[in-house]
Amino acid sequence: MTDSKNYEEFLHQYGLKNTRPRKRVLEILFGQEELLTAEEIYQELLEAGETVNVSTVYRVLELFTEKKLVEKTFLPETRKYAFSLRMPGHVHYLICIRCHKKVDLSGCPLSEYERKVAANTGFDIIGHRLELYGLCKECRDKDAAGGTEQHE
Amino acid sequence: MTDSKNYEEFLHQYGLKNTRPRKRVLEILFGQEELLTAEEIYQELLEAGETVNVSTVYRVLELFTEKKLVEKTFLPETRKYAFSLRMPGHVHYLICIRCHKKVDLSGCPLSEYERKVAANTGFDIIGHRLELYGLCKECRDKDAAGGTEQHE
DNA sequence: GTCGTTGCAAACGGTTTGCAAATCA
DNA sequence: TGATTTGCAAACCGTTTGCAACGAC
Repeated sequence: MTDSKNYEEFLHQYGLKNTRPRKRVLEILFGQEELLTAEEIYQELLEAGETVNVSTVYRVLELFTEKKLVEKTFLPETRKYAFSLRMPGHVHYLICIRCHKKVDLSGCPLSEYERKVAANTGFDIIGHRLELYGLCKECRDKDAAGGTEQHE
Repeated sequence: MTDSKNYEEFLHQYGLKNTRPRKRVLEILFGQEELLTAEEIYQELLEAGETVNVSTVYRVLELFTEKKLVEKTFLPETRKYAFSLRMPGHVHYLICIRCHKKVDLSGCPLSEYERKVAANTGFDIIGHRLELYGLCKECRDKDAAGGTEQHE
């Protein structure tokens, strides 16, 4: 899954031409579990020695988003968009407020709720957005270590 | 609730000085059920004959947000922030994608879900954000009228 | 060869900021 | 009067766009 050929196939499956910037952006998204902003992706490309333009990165990400290949998420704290590969079933996230790690949650408790709300309000519900915020285990442990001066 | 004196009391209760811009912004927020962007609030002020500056509107809204007097919501479609009076219990919204009307939903289906997720992931869940998107009855009716060429 | 894609640089637009003048308590 | 708040204009910054050159197929 990590060699260039597979990214080409991947792009092809989504009806997209194989270009150098697209493969590289895809490569970064595959290698990263967390949300990445356009700027971060651009920086990683530069560090990898790529000569690519910011606007190209934005255009590629926009294209990927349109084709449902990636998901675009707004991060309120920094007022930026972040991107991540869109895997089937990844609809709900748990986001650590400290390290921004994103955890996928399978299963959705809202379908029944949506039905109820639709009935009560007369709305056609066409979608929802659910984010849970919290501290992941690692960050919580660091907190505990620092706060109470436990060993290390 | 509509005369100037009450806005002054309101501001005072939140520990804020009474200034003309603040009272006027508050007045607009009280008179509007829907989400308003900073720009929209600014425009309403101009139309009402106020001589106020955009940056003042932003500063007032930021202050109100800090003091939990209003709630700041990001509208993904237009990439703008919108504001509304923060009333106790208004935690979940139903938002019409067409006219941006906001409907408050009482009751939250997520507490139990949060507990389950916390147990499964090891996160401390400290909050969530839930938005349902859809078409309100009015907009849906307009759609139907336009789309199928019904009377009118 | 043709059309889509990229690089470049400039624009865009919502929001923020520095500073001096005005205003509130 | 002394601390805050406002107006103004300019900056900011993430993102978008027009256009000419480039590259995929």
